[in-house]
Amino acid sequence: MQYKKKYINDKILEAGLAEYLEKGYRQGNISAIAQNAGVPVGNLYRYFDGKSGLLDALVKNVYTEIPKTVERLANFDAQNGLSVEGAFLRLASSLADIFDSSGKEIIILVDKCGTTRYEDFSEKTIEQVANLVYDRLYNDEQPFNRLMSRLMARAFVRSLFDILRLHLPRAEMQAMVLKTMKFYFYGIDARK
Amino acid sequence: MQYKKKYINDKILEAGLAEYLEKGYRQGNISAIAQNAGVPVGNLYRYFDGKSGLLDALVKNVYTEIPKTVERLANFDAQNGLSVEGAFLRLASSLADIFDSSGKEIIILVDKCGTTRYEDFSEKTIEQVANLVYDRLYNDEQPFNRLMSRLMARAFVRSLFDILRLHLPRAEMQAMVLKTMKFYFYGIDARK
Amino acid sequence: MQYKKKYINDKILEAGLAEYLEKGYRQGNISAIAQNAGVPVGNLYRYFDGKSGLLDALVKNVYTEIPKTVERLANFDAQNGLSVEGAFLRLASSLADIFDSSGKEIIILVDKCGTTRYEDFSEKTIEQVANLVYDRLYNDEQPFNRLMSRLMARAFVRSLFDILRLHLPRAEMQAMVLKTMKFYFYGIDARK
Amino acid sequence: MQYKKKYINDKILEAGLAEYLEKGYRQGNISAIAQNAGVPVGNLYRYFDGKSGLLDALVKNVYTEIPKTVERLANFDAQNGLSVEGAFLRLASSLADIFDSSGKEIIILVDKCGTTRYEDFSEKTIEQVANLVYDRLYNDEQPFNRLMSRLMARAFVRSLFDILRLHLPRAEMQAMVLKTMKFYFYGIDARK
DNA sequence: AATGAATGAGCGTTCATTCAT
DNA sequence: GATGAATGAACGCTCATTCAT
Repeated sequence: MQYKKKYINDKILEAGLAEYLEKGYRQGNISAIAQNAGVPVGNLYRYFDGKSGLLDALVKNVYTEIPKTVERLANFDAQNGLSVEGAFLRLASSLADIFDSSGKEIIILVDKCGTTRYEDFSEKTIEQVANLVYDRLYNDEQPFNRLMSRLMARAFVRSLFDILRLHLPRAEMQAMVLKTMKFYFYGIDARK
Repeated sequence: MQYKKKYINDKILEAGLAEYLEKGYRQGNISAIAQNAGVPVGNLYRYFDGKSGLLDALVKNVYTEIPKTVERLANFDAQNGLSVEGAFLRLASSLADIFDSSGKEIIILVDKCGTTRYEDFSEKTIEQVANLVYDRLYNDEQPFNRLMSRLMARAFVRSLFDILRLHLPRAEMQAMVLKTMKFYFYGIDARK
Repeated sequence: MQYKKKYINDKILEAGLAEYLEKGYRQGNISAIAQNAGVPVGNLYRYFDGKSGLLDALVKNVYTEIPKTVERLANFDAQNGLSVEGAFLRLASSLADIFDSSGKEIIILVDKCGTTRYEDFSEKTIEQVANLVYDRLYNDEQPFNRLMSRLMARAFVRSLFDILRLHLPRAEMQAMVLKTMKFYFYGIDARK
Repeated sequence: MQYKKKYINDKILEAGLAEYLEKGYRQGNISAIAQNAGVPVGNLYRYFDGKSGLLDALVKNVYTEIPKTVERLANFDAQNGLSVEGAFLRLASSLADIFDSSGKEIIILVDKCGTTRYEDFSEKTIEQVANLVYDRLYNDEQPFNRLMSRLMARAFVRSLFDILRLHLPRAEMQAMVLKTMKFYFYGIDARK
């Protein structure tokens, strides 16, 4: 582990990202990844712990950080007395940042980790957002609202992933995120 | 004389459904399916045309029927002067029927047919619903509304598939479908 | 074995002959034979002892009879003081008879029994003819002539099999056989 | 560093040659070849492109070179004013060379490539030789002579393959080839 | 006796991982 | 440390033969 070279590490990660994005984790081919990275297979195993280890390296951080980030964003809005408008704007910007830097990893998590330990990512995220929605909008112990929150959260989160899959430039992505948030949460009281 | 036995046919279909649901088509194992069906591999090939033939048998009908059904439901509502309320109720009931009878097949189509000829199912369905939404709500040639229709359709259809994945009893499923429709399409004018 | 029906027996033989001719013994497919014979596989096994038993039934008789016939033809010519011309004519006629009645079986023996117990048919026949040629033309214990006899026999017999593969009508076949015999054995003394 | 090893390549080729010679291409068993070569199956696939790729490696070169060689030999004799005797001697020597170096490959081509892309080898060779014979001996547009040329070529070429199957040492092989040529083509005018 | 479904060993091939160089 | 050859279990599928009906 002593003499690992960053540029080799990075080339493998890059090739792995591309392969898992294109083929999915299970259909992804380790030899192809090594080939595309310009690295012999054996060496790939020195840098990463095989097929699943490479997936971990690509995705683990995002998998653990996203929930924390969501939590942080939520708390920030709560603590600073931003207007709804302002809060939405800030949120959209933050999400666009995350999507811009980790979009591909998120897509892998959402769409390509079929039977891995990461397959619960979507559900966990939806659950987390559902709880946030419930706490902010209802917070009243009525089971019906709990359900509504979950429904909204699910659709909202899915829509965000859909935006991600469009591979838009950051500015357009942010605009669509904003539009989506408004679509889901504006005039929510009237629709409750 | 000896004939192909319906109960063997059904056991294979059942085992195939379970396998493809759990592992997906690509990761699904034909020997495991045969084993779980209590049938030797060779005999499975007498009943179905291999791995892909078994997928066809499970899913083809749903794949071709769903679009027709969607079309029929849309036309029915259009022709009969039902109130919006009534139309939604009827729609929710019909969808619940379909989900009840073909829910697992639809999940396979949506989530587990990654690299098969069926992989376009979600997108095609979303596109179809998007067109229906656009025709009903806007029909005005404005590109922005076209985009909105697609956005709504995508989120709406995805939400329906999400409901499907919850494995609820029919009544609850219908209630959630109704709620979802209302969430997406009630007061749409105010949100346009 | 009691109630075996001749017409079923014959249909299987016919289909087997066609299959082995077209695909060869090893590539021949028992189910296809049964299918083409209009007989269920199971029943085929009642009439014949499987794949190799059917081959036996098709070919065994020819395999054992050809050497005897060759011997008989040779002896006949020797005993009756026929002119060479007359002997050749008679021989050509007899060969044409055999080819006409058992041509397909002989082709199977020669070309399609690759790794079976019949694979020595060509060699045995050539050896037999070589001995006859030697006895008639040389009979002098000179190894060189032994070799020449074998060479001539080999080429001659092969040519006969070639004629067989042309699927000609009897008359033309007989003409070609005659031509071939003359080509190989006329003026043999001058070429010795 | 680790490279593909010539001795493994050769062991596989050797084992493949033996297997295809003994069993034929279709009945040849890739696992058996790997076993006999002392190589795991997977590694065989690193050296050759599967069952058919191994056949190609064994046989392709001979398949394409033989016609060129035949052409070359024919032209050489034509250009140099060799006596018939001299030309035959040279030809026999050349054929013995080819048989010595590629005899087994030729036998595979002739006898063991039943349903492969190489199955036309015998016929093509016979046709080529038939044309040469016709051009040299007759060249008169008479259909009968065309037929005779083909008959002679077929028998002659087959005889050569027969010699090949005897697995003789080079010297004896050359002697037999010479003898065969004389048998077929000496005093041809008297037999026309 | 007739039928065709049932059986399972065997095939060619792939590929994540290990290991010799 | 770097390299890519070596490894072999596992896959989807075939088909001669057996067996239940």
